[in-house]
Amino acid sequence: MTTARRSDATRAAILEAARERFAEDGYERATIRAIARDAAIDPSMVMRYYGNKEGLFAAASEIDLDLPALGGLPARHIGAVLVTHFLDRWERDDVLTGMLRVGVTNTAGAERMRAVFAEQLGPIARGVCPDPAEAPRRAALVASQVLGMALARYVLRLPPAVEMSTDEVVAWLGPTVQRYLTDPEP
Amino acid sequence: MTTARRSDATRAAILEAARERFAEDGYERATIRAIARDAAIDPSMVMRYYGNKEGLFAAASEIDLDLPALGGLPARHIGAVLVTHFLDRWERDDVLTGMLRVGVTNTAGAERMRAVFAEQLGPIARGVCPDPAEAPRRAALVASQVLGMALARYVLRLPPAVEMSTDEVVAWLGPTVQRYLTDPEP
DNA sequence: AGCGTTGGCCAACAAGCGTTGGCCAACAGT
DNA sequence: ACTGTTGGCCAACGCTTGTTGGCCAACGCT
Repeated sequence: MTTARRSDATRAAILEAARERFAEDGYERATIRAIARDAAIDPSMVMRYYGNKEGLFAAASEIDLDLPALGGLPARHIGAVLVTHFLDRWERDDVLTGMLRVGVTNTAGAERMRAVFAEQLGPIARGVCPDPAEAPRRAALVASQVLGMALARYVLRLPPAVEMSTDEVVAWLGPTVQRYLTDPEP
Repeated sequence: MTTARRSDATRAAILEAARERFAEDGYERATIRAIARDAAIDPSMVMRYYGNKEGLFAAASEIDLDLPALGGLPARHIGAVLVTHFLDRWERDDVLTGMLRVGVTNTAGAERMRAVFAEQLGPIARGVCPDPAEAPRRAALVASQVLGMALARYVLRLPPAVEMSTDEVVAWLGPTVQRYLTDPEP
C-alpha cells in the first residue's frame, strides 16, 4: 500500500484545474500554463507529475457515467429514468461537457469516449433489449440522442434547447430512448 | 457586376483547403501554414485574401444545409425524408463535420451553427408542426437527434453507429424526428 | 545535528504560431 | 514600349506553446 505524499494536494489541485480547463476550452486551448496558473503552481510541476500534456489529459479524464442499476425497474420506465439520470450527471459537473469537447478534436479523447460508452452504457443495453446481440447498436442509438441533446444544450447552447426544463427534455427524449432500447427492430 | 480576377483560382483553392483542414482538425489545429501548404501557395496569401484566420474561417464556413421543400409531401413521411437528406448532406462533403468540430471549440463556430439551424431548420418546423409557436423547440429537438447521430457516426466514430447502413439509420431515427415535429406535446 | 529525499520555482530552450512588409515577375492599358 | 497594377514569394517579427534542467528550501529520518 502506498502512503500519502506531501504533494498529494498539489496533484489534486492540478487535476481539478485540468478538468475545468479541458472542459471549458477543449484540448488545444487548455494550455499547461493556464492550468498551472489555476492550480497556483509552476507549469513544470505539471510535467513532473503527469509526464506530458497527454498524460495529464489521460489522468484528468477518468470518467464515470455513474449509471444506476436498473434491476427491479418496470421495463417501460427505463427511457425516462435514463434520460433523467444523464441530465443530472451532465449538470452535476462539467466533466462530461469536457469529454465531449475533447472527444471532438482529439484522437485520444474520442477513444476515451468510445470506451466509456461501450463499457458503461453497453451492459445496460444488454440487460434490457430484446436480443443481446443487438445491444451495441441500441446503445449507440441511445448515445446519439443523449449526446446530441448534451451538444445542443450545454455546448452549442441552442436557445430553445437551453430554455427547456429538465422535465420537458425527459418527456420528449424518454420515449425515444425507450424505443431505441426495447422496441423490436423497425 | 464584378469581373473575374486572375487570382480567383487561388482564392478558391485556399477556401477548399481551409474547409478540409477545419473539418479534419478543428479550428485551433487547422493552421494557416498547413492550409497554405495544401493549397500550394504561400501563407501570406491567405492573409492577403482573407484578412486573418477568423476571416478565413468565416468565408470557409458558409453553410447550406440544402434542405428540400416539403410542400406536397405526405405529412407522415417527413421524418424519414429529413433524416435521409441529412445523411446525404453529411456524407456529400465534410463541411458539416467541420462545422460540428469547430462549433464545439470555437465561439464563432457555435454562433454560426445556431444561425444555420435557426434559419434553415426553423422554417421547416414552422411549416409542419401543430403550433408554430412551438417550432423553435421542435427544431431544436430534431437538431439534437440529427447532430447526435452525426457526432457518433462521423466524428467519434462509435463502431456500431458507423456500421449501420443509411437505411437502418433512417428506419430508427425517422420516427423520432417525425414525432419531434408532428406529435402533440407530451 | 546531519543528510538524503521530496516539493517547488526559475530561466531557458526549440518549435510552431499568426501576421507583416518588402521585393520581384507577370500582366494589362495606353 | 512604358507604366501602373496585380499575384506571388521570402524573410522576418513577436508571441505562445510544451518541455527541460538546475537550483533552493523544507521535510523526515537516524
